[in-house]
Amino acid sequence: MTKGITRERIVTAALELLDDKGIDGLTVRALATRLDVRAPALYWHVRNKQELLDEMATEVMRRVTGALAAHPPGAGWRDDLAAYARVLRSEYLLHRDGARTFSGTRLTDPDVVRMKEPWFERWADSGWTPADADDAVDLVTAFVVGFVIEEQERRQAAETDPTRHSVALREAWLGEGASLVKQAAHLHDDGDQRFERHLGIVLDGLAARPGR
Amino acid sequence: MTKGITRERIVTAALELLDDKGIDGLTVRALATRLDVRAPALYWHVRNKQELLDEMATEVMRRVTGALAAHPPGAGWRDDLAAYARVLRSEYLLHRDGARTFSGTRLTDPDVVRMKEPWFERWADSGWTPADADDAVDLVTAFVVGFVIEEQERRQAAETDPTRHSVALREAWLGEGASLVKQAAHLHDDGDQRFERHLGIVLDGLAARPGR
DNA sequence: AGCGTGCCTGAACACCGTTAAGGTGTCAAC
DNA sequence: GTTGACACCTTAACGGTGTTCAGGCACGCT
Repeated sequence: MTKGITRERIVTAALELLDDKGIDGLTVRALATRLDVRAPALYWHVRNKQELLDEMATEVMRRVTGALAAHPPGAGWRDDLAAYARVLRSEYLLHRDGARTFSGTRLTDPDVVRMKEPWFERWADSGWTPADADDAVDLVTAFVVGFVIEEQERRQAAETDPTRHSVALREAWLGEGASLVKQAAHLHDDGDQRFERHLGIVLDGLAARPGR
Repeated sequence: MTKGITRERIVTAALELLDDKGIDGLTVRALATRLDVRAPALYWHVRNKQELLDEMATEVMRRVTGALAAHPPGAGWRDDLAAYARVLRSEYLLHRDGARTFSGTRLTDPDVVRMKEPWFERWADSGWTPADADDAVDLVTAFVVGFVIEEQERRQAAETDPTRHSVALREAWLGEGASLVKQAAHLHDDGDQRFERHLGIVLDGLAARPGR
């Protein structure tokens, strides 16, 4: 058995563990067990758990940029940003509690940040300043993070307590009145369709900026 | 001294404690101490810590809807949604780690959900279906959550490690090239200004929907 | 007077992240 | 060929966490 522990093996094992057990199951001891090692051994390779989380988030972002680099560039900023949003969401969805776990962490690898450069260059051709590009990426990121946090919370709530998202029970819980809110609940859709619709709205907003 | 513990007193004390010590300091024992009681006493009133967090998030949303109800209705959906977004952000910012702590929790009080009804009614006048309204609220919410998570992470990173957000150091960290990314970092602004700009984009996107 | 019941305490459990000290193995230098 | 340094891991332990459980005190009702 490969007994040597490296930073990379720790990170990939941590991501697997997160998938299996969720964020509460992602403990230093459990991770060490999975690597056939005792807990303090990890502290030789990683300063603390926060740094491990940062490293995990960085790895996820590496995969995002990797997936984007593999695909050929789209027909313009709108295609590019849409592709980014979709890949980011799907990479978050791949890991249980992904959005909550990875959002608000700090990238440890400058290379991942520098992957934005070619995008910025291409968008400059269509008249975008670096400030515009930065705004656009951050806005799309914020939207995806917020969307997927809500999405994953719903998903996991449905697992643990299927009654909670039953439309009928929710209606009873709401009580009298609020008919429009209830109608909305009936019409409420989930998943890809909803994501695409919301993403479209955000991109429309970016398209509406003056000068474009 | 008022010795009686109620669910409400627990929740307000928990919010104060969160402000003082942050999410890591929000422990059951510390909360009990603040209420002049031993830790297990809380479990008579609250099933577990997750339920306490849900209750805290619900209280925050109650304050949001309260603040919105106090202000007179704006000149249309755009004003309404902008007011909602601003109040939600400021209420999150009021509490340390607010966005991370409160996002993805479950509302425990149907009254808070029903506060949407008057909004939906008014927007119906301008031709919005309940599905439109629901989309709009959820989209704005997702944006605010994502934005404030990032905002609070930056703020707290600046406290603990002021060097990290120094433009010069970040530039060195980025290494050679990536000039557009670096330019963007120079131009990057924070706070209200940035929020208003991004919010405007989202609302523009909503305005661009067909039928409006 | 006695009893039930609402609310709280003390003690404990299992687990957490993290640190300190000590051991093993490998490899270079003398 | 011994010595020493160093990378890497282990054992033991610390202080803290959320949570459970049995008991106890004070009150209102019969």
